Amino acid sequence: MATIDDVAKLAGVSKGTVSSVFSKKRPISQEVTERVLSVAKELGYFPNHVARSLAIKKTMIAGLKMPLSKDGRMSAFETQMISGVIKECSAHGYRLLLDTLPEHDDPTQFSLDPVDGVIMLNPRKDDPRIARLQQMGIPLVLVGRPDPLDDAVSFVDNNNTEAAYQVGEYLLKLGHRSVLFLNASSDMTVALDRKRGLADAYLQQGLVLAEEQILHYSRKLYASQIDYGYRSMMNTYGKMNYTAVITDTDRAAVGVLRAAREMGIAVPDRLSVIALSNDATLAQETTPRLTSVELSADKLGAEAARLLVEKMARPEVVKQTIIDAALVFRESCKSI
Amino acid sequence: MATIDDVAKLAGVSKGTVSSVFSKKRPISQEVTERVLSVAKELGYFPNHVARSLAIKKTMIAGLKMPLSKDGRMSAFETQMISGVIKECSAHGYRLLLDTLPEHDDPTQFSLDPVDGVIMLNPRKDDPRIARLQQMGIPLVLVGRPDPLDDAVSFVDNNNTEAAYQVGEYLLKLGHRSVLFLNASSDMTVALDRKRGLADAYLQQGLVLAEEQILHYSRKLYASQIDYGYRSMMNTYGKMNYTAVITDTDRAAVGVLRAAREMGIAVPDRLSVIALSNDATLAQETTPRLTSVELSADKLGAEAARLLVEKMARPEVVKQTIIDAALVFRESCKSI
DNA sequence: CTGAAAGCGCTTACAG
DNA sequence: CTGAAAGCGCTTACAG
Repeated sequence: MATIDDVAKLAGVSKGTVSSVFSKKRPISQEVTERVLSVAKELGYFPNHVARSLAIKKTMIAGLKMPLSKDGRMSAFETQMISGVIKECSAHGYRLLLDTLPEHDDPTQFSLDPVDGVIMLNPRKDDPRIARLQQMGIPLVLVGRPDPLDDAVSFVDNNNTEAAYQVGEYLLKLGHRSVLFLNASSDMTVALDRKRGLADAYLQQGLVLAEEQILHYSRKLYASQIDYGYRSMMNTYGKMNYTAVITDTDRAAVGVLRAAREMGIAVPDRLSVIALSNDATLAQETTPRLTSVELSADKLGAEAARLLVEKMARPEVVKQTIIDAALVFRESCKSI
Repeated sequence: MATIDDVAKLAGVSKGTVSSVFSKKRPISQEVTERVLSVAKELGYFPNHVARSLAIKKTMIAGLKMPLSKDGRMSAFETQMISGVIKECSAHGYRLLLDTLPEHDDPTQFSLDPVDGVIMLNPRKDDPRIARLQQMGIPLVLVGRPDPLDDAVSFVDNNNTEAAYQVGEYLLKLGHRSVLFLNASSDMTVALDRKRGLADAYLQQGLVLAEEQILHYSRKLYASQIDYGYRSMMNTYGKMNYTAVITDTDRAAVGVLRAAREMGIAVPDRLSVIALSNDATLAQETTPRLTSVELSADKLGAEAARLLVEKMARPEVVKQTIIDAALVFRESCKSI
């Protein structure tokens, strides 16, 4: 590859001049501009982004740290969150560095990445990466809240507890007392939040949530979310006692609906189904259409990116944003 | 941020030594290593990835060029392809730079990106970016074939024409003559390929495919793929004459199934439905389960990444890979 | 095992 | 409007 030196030499100018022709940071006469451009074209010269980044200490790249699960596949949540992040970054002229590489524990392997800021998905408890990024002085926004809470770090999160509370309150109002809750994987903080919210709704009515009717997703046990819903229904209906089922994703609800159809259980007449939704287009298109709480991952992603762009401009600001999710009433729930 | 110089000075060694402690490229005595590491920790030093990349001319980053549609959302295809690319890149220690920024036509804006290779989705006809990347000497793999074909460029593609041919052949064998084809958006080369394959199957039997029964997806007209399937059925059933419908995605098929249910049309007894599938988990979980051709976008992405990794090691090799998709028989088709 | 110095390809005050 | 030179933070022969 030709470098700025080659161009400067052949065009008979200094490299400062060539630099200015490309960056337009200072005016260059039309004659010289044309000469430089034509030499550049002849030589197949393109400015080297890495060299430029080193000189100006800016890459116009945002980093997204997102650990990949063991099987290497992305979940629907991750997928949609990325979609939201990209859309927003792109609108602000940033590109996105997707970093799914596992962390080493070798302190020698950390490096100051080629990014101007970082979005980090699902930080772990006492996540050491948070302190490290702050030490490096890299603007950071979390998706999901830090544990323990820390008002020096910006994040966006859903109101998971509140959303689950609303679901519980609604089902109780409809007269349901016994529910099957197909919760998220038990190692996720959202699973805890949701369980807590639901339990709170019960307590509010002086009732207590039956813990044994809460199931947890597991990648080992189920082939997919749909499978999780389908087989959980098949395995428990008739054995356990419930008049409503709450699912953690729309896809699990699709599985539940299918199982119900196959067993001849009318929804919502004999069974109510309600989803914590991450895919609004799917929830609207099942039969019957799903009553759900819409937690859109892409909104989380877009908002995180917005905060990050702001923080890259003004590193000192901290914002902690809770994205509200509210119940959307459709046709899959009924009072008993 | 502390630099390598700061560490070298405070530890009383040269920067070459500090460099070696972190890169492990030459042996450093245990004593010196410990001293350097402790000073680095004290100063909060982390090697600068950009500076390192400039020196070694390598970033360990793969680029993915993928134009974003007007509304900024990613399609299911894009989403899944990314998933495949990430999985494979990650397995080889590469990170992924997602580049959705639109192209300028200002020649001054092109730059030699901070990547070791590029995967480009859906190249346009006579795409100027291809020549430019080759000129820069950056390893390139296309997803979708170049137009015109060029045996100097590596790509992966589905056998779209063949897949559509198989669908046509199968439906004709079942006795269907008149079909509704919910094709992809008309500006995509896959839409042409698929139409051609289907038409070929008809010709093979001395029949001719009714062009007016081919519909095209449009982002303007439909809110989603499911909506596309649903409304197309609703608008045409009874008016047009067909005994089978072919959809371009699983989601469109979900919409078709829903419309059929609402209109009381039994599938597959009165209507056969077959999908060109990009989401196998969904196709298996509808009622009835969808007969489909499985074109998995994630396989395309993973294979593209595999080719790129190979090409970054040996830039001179060119591979053009067609990923076969074959019919999977489930329960949504029947002979008449 | 370690150091001094040149080099990677840009940008940017400073001077004219 | 343009040039000469120092600087961005690393790596890597070369020499010892």
